Amino acid sequence: MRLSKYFLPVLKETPKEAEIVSHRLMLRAAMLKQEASGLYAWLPMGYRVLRKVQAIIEQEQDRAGAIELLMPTLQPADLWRESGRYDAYGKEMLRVTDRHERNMLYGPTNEEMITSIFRSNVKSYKDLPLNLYHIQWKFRDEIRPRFGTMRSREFLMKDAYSFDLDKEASVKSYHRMFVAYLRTYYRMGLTAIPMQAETGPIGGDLSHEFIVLADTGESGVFCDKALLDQPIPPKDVDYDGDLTSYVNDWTKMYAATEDMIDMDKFQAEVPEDRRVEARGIEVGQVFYFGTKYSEPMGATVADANGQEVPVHMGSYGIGLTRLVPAIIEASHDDDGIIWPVSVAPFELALINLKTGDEGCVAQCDALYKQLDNAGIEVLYDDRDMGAGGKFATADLIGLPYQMIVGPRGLKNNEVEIKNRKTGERTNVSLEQAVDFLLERIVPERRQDV
RNA sequence: CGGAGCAUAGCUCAGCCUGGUAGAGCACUGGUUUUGGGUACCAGGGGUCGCAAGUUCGAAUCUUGCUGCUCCGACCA
Repeated sequence: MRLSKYFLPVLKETPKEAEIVSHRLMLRAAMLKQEASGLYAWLPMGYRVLRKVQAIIEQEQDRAGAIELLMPTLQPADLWRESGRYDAYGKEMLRVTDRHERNMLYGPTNEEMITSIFRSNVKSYKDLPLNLYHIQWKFRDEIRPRFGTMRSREFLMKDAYSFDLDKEASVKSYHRMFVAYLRTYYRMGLTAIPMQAETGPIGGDLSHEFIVLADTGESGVFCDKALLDQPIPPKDVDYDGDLTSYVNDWTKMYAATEDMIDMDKFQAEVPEDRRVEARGIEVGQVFYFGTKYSEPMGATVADANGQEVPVHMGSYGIGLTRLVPAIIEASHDDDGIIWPVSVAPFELALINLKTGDEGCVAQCDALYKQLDNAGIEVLYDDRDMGAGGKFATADLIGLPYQMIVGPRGLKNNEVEIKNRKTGERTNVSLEQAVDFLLERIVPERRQDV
């Protein structure tokens, strides 16, 4: 993509509404525009990141055996009356009336609807286990939205729902999602720690929150330092097999948020030098809630004896529009964002330092073509402006690598390649430049881990 | 929802106290500069001062109401 033809209205100064660093950087890097409190337009740069995050989630969900579908944003109130949540949910639920005076709502979540889809189509235990998920916009009319898309009213969420014959099978489904989540966050360059969670209004008795450690996190967390170095289940993990050992490895050590912390237990179980007290951002939550919805809503299957039994369910959420700022909170510096390659809007900034120089332009154009052919996602800064502004833009938007091309280097047949994260600069010959980048970028995509 | 604050150009802000023809920097347009970490200069365009009433000869400025946004608290993916 040529920057001169792209839409990237970066801001030199920080809009005053933005408080935390991810919100400031998302506005400055032209990822977002606020339309109202808690409502945001995703500008091209931000949308590219959102879609990359979505693609990783879909890949890992699919691998774990979940099947993607898409449910509507608006739902009929009657469905929610069946579960009793139409009245139980407070003003957080946005209620609307259609032209026929029917009560509708903008979905804050989809347990009821998925249950209705399940019950009208699945009748036999032979069709279980089943895990259906979708990635759809939700709305919760928060009293106080804040921190940009970290806590917005409209948000994009992946929610998966598992259906099983009994609790034992449902726990296996829970484990599949648990493992898929570990892999999902890892692929985005994050370390997310599962912590025992309250089950909240959704209900149930088995639940974990996945927390990303970040200085600017919204809640305090306590955990065993050893969790930070736990190995991630590999790409070829057998989702049909027993995943208990992976889950145990990740849950046997103490980890809790400030709402759930038992200080005495924390101090008893974790040696002093391994105690981590930090801030964290919740980026996902998994629940087992049994027959809470299947029973009142009549989602039953025939078991092996021909008896109608309510199915055991779990739900598994990941907030995509929260994950994007969470990644920024975990990865930035004073100059801007530092994207992990796997979610970067582009992998490389190709910077032409001298747009007035014919030789330099020709060389940049040629490199752009070569890089594109090599499958590297390039944002080519071909704008007619000073070098300082280009460097500042590249650092701000945080593409993982920069290829800096100017007459000075070209005299020696060289370009400079800068690693955004480490700041390391390397002069590389024109002939080797593409290979140099491929060697670094390809493994960092984390597509084969 | 309780408490606090803000609203003037695309962005950051000054002007308001003490009413008198609306400003700066950045951004934008045209030109000079060809600049390796937001280069310098010249010339321009752009705002019914959030909305509505009131006070006044006269309101960005004073008064009242409304709306929007932000922060702290309670709540939350």
